[in-house]
Amino acid sequence: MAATRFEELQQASVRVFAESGFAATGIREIGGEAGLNSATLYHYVTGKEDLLAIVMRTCLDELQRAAADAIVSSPDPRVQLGRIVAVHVGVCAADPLTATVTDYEVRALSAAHRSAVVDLRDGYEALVQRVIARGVRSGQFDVPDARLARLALLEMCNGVAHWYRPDGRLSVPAVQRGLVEMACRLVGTAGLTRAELAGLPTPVRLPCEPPTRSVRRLQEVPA
Amino acid sequence: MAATRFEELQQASVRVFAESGFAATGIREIGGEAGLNSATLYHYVTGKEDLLAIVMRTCLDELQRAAADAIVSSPDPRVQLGRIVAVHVGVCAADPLTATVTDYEVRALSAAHRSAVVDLRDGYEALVQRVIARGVRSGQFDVPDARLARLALLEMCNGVAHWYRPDGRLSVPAVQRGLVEMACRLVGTAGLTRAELAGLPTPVRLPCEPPTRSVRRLQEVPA
Amino acid sequence: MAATRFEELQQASVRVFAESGFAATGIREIGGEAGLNSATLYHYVTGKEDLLAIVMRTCLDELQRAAADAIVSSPDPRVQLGRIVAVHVGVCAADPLTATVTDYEVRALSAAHRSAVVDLRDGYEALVQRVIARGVRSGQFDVPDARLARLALLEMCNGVAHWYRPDGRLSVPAVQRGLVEMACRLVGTAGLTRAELAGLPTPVRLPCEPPTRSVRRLQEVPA
Amino acid sequence: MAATRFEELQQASVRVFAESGFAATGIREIGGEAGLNSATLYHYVTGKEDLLAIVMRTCLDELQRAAADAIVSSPDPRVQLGRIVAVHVGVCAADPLTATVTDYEVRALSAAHRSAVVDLRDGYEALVQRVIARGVRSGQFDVPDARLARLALLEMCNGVAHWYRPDGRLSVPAVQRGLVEMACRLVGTAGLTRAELAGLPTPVRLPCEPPTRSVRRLQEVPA
DNA sequence: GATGAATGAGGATTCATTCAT
DNA sequence: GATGAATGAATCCTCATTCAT
Repeated sequence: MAATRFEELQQASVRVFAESGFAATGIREIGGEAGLNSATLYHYVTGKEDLLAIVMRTCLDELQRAAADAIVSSPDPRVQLGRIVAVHVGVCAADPLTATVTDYEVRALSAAHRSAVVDLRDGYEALVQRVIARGVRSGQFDVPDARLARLALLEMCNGVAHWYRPDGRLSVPAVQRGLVEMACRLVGTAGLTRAELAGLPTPVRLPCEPPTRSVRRLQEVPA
Repeated sequence: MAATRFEELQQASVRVFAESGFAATGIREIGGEAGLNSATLYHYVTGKEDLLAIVMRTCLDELQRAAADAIVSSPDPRVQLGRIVAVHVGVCAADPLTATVTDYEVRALSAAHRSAVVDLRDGYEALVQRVIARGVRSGQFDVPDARLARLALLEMCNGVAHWYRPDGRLSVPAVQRGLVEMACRLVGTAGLTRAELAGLPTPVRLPCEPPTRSVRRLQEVPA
Repeated sequence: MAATRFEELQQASVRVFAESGFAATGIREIGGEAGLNSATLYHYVTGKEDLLAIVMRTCLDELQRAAADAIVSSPDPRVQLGRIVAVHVGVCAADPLTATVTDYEVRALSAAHRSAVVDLRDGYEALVQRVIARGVRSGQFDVPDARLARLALLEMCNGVAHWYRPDGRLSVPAVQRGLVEMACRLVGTAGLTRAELAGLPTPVRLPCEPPTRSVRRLQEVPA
Repeated sequence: MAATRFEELQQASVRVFAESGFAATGIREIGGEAGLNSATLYHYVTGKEDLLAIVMRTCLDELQRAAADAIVSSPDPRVQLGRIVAVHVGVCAADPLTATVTDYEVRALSAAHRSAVVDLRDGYEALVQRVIARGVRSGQFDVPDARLARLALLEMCNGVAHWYRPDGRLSVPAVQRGLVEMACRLVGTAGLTRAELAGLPTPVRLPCEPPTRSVRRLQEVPA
């Protein structure tokens, strides 16, 4: 339950990368956030970029894995799309900082790491595209342009990571339900019933996602 | 018609900021892209951040101005929302690099510049929020959660800047129409007629938006 | 006559490399020795290794060029060997620090630079080997083992750089004459007459060789 | 017969120091070469420099001891010089890596260690100088300059360490005989007879000298 | 306007060494 | 004996910025 040193380091890096961006973040800030001397950091990781690559891989792997899992229960494109959206939003809401970093920092990766990450992301996008295409072919979906729909839909889902805060007004399930509904409207199909969404696992907090810092911390008394 | 030296500089900076991010971009790269020595650059601008601030101000001013203009012709929330989306998408599609930089690099600004930019952005978002609220009150819109709808809607619109390329498959008006339709579905209202969208000016290419580098360039014959 | 900034930098680097070795010398020490901020150094040179490569190239080029020049006047292996030794010793005595660095620091070069330098050095050694072989074939030289003779001879010549100091007991020509005589003895042939050594240019001080710092400096009064 | 752990460590350090130089070699590389964790190394030695000092002391002690032993059998300067050369070459050929490190890395030592090493080396050189001087005085030697002769002679002998490889073309005794002959020529005296060289012990491989890595290793069968 | 030269501050990373286990 | 973790100091190098020309 307690995070290992290595996980704490990942969480620290996600925190600072999400706040300031990869390029603007110094190795010393990462270390500081993790309570580690900047040199010690190199015992756990080969360099700054390694940290970023680990985080992005973790996030994209989870997204792909969870999405694949979510669509085995039904072949219906409407149900599949809704469940994919729920999963995607779940990851973005349960791991908003990780997802933000994953979304923003692809360009910071060196060629070698980048291509691996881009492949993962492209694979996921292709999956969504295929589901939409099947919905269109079956007549269940009604969209002006299938590609445009996919782009809009994914931006909407990714966007969750940019504004969702775990200690905010809405719970993760509430956001998931809201976005599933809107996604269905986007492609001109009926929203999912509670039963159709059933069985989706609660979105996991990834090991690299820093725990929400309780606001009360600020009220604690210093020495 | 030809861009001034100062505009070329802004365009160069937008190009490199969009590609590599503000923090990862050196002053020399900006200069190089603009055909200027890095020292010369300081004749036009007070520093690297100044360049960023100018770009962001230009973009947000245009967005707010154009959105305000777009809604004077009709008090109907449905029409207003559709026209705002058309304007927003227009800016993102006509100036994708500028809009991307504006969206991504707020955190790169120093406190002084940042608050000005954040105020502009918040003002715009509040405008959208009010239109949605009025549509809900009037019964024209049907949304599960008004704030959630605004967040999703704006992410969808902003997202256009991330993927739209002027030399791509879709024209700017096509993307505008597509997103207006999807936005209306999102808030559960009917799409706009051609007449209701009429009178919107063609989105301008901002002076800081670099011209699309024609692919034909590659085929031009060297000496 | 005055050394350019770039030459001063080379001289500074030769001075410190000769004293402490390439790996043990910091970029700041080089800069300090040249009266330059360590960052300024990068206006003249791409990096620390570049400085070393320039020095080594200069030295080996000069050695090869001067040796080739020295042997065109006579086809006699005895005369050729004597003149090569004179040239080699001349370079080592006129540029002792440069020659020392060139001799010691091959291993500090990266693969790319190293192979170029090794090729130059091997070419020179092959030239010497051929002259010896011709002397043996003609019966003028009498050596137990031709390769062994070359190795011993070249070590003896290179060694001059290790101990010769321009402000020492012996003049450059005196050292040249002494080593030519010993080299001839080594290969069992008669020493060269003054006429046979005539026409050799005075060894040049290479642009990278730092001028001898007058010993009197040490006696100057500090504050 | 098997080397102790401590000796293996010395050998490892000699191997890497000879290859990359003291300053360019990390403590971890030494450890790696010896199969030891870098921290474990500190159980055997007080630090990196200690390792270097031990090696140099070992080498210079052996050289001085063996040279002193070699000249007790005859007071004749010609015989003494020849036997000293044989001993010196023997050390350089039997322990080429150790001798190379000893020759190159004096400058890497801190003041305390350095003066001890320099004293040893100076003592040895003075011994050689005295023998030459006696040969000159007795009329057996004929040299243009006694100091120059010593310098050339010692460079030639030290040089053996730079090029001799135990698995090469020549045996240690062959190199010894060759260099003794050349040394005698250098000082203008007759070479030594077999009898005059008799009684010299076979040069020892010092405990710090790494064994030649058998080429056969490459042919060993993997699993 | 334009630029080559210059620099202090800071970048990521490696270093030899220590120490608790 | 042995080692993983830890660190302060130092490494080379790049940065945005200034200024004399």
